[in-house]
Amino acid sequence: MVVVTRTSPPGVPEGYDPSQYPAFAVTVDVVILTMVDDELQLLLVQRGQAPFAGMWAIPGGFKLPTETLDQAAARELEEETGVRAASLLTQFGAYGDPERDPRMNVVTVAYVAVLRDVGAIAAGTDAAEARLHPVNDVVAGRVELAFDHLRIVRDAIDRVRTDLEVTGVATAFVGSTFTLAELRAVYEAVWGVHLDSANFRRSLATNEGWVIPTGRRAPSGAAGGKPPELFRAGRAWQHGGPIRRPSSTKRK
Amino acid sequence: MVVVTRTSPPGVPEGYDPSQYPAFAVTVDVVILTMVDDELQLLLVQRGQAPFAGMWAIPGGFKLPTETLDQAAARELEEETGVRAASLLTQFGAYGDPERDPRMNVVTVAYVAVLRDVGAIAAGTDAAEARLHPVNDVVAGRVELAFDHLRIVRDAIDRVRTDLEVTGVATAFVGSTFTLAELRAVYEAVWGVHLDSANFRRSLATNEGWVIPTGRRAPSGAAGGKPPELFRAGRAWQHGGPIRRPSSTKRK
DNA sequence: AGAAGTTCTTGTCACCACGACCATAACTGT
DNA sequence: ACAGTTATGGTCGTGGTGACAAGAACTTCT
Repeated sequence: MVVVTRTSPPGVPEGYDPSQYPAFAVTVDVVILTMVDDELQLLLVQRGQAPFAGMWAIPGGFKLPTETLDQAAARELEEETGVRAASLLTQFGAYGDPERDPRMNVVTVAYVAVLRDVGAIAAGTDAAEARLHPVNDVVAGRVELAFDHLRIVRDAIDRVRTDLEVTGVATAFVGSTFTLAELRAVYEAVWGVHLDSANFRRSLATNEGWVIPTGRRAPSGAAGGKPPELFRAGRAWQHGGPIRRPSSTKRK
Repeated sequence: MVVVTRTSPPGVPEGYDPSQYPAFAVTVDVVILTMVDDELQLLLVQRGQAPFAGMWAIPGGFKLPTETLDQAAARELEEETGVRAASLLTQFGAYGDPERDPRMNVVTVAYVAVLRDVGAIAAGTDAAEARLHPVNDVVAGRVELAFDHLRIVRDAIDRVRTDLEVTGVATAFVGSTFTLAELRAVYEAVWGVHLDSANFRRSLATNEGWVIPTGRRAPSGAAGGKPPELFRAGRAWQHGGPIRRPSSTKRK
């Protein structure tokens, strides 16, 4: 760690310690994804203050010196939207380009979480409104986002996409009990692909411990059909456990 | 983004803008991994100044307001160790626990890169020394690291391990031309597994574009044996291109 | 030189996961 | 009762993979 000796920009504190250092504001921003109507949705707040007043943004705010980044993310999310997701938040990137905030030097740490149910959404005091938007509208540019939040959202979706591919943790999207059709809809929504329902069932059934049948059945949907079986998540994908093992040999 | 209104900690600038905000120092830290003698090694610098003077640490330092995080990481790495790896640095985490630096509030953004050849290592002015250490010594606690750098190193290795698993980008470790045995040694070193050389060859050969035979052969090793074929990296794993596609169906 | 040892390379075989697709079961509304 | 819809189970062929055997090419030892 090297001490930077340069002429301080206006506002940098003096005599804070033996060292001079450039001062930054540190913020956290949170991307909340959820499934509504078989579509991937994104939680946004409408900014009430300049800059970018009136535009949509992902919830977030300043980190306090007394809290961790994880705590700051959970706190800001709840303050601005009323949504609680502390244990599900995953840090996935930091953004610190010099011009990303027109006011000052801001470095932000971004979090993402996928929720089966966001619960009640309540806009905070500084936000004009808070609600879900389809991610397709956002990434297609039909909803203009403040700051570099579009880039952050894109990165978040990329992260979720590959996470799903590797660990297979899709149960985070659905409820505590779910049908295979619901689970399949998650995969199809996240990376726009059609999966064969029969093969999907088989691939989960062969891998022991992914989903556990409850024995109960859900009522048929509006269009009828055989009542689907209800499952709950197995312990195979509790928290970052490796699923696919690399190919290996035994001897030598 | 919400404006935090609280009594400023000592040293927070006043009148910088309409808003008050907590001031942080932002640093970047870089984990450099390389293979030496079929062993995974880690680039460390010995701290010349308090705190943690004399202890080993991963290279890093303060971000400047005029540069991006990526630029800061590349600059600090070269300043402290003489190693250049700008295009290979990958951001993988941010650390901001309140007590992680005893002097002040510091949030650090961590980068990792895997190099086939670190080149000449030259300790910077503030570092007493800079050299490679076997990662096994570090994670086993035989080399004491400053700050929370042990945690950062552990996370970096985890990241590389899974990256290798998903994208298969192992050519970053080896030279521009390499034998399959060298490439296989990378996999075996990163996640401690024995791979069958015949199957390893086949899995690379069937996947078009991973490795390209040069037609030339390397000289035999010290123990003799048939001279191995020389390969160079294919374009399949240039920069984050997806390798494994999820299973899908065509119709409906 | 010949033998022995080492490494690289090609080949074979069995198995299993997977995509594609069909058939049947179970339920809805008309 | 009947058509429409969804869930579930089964079959078949293909391809990737682990295990292993055998040959090719080179070095070192005797």
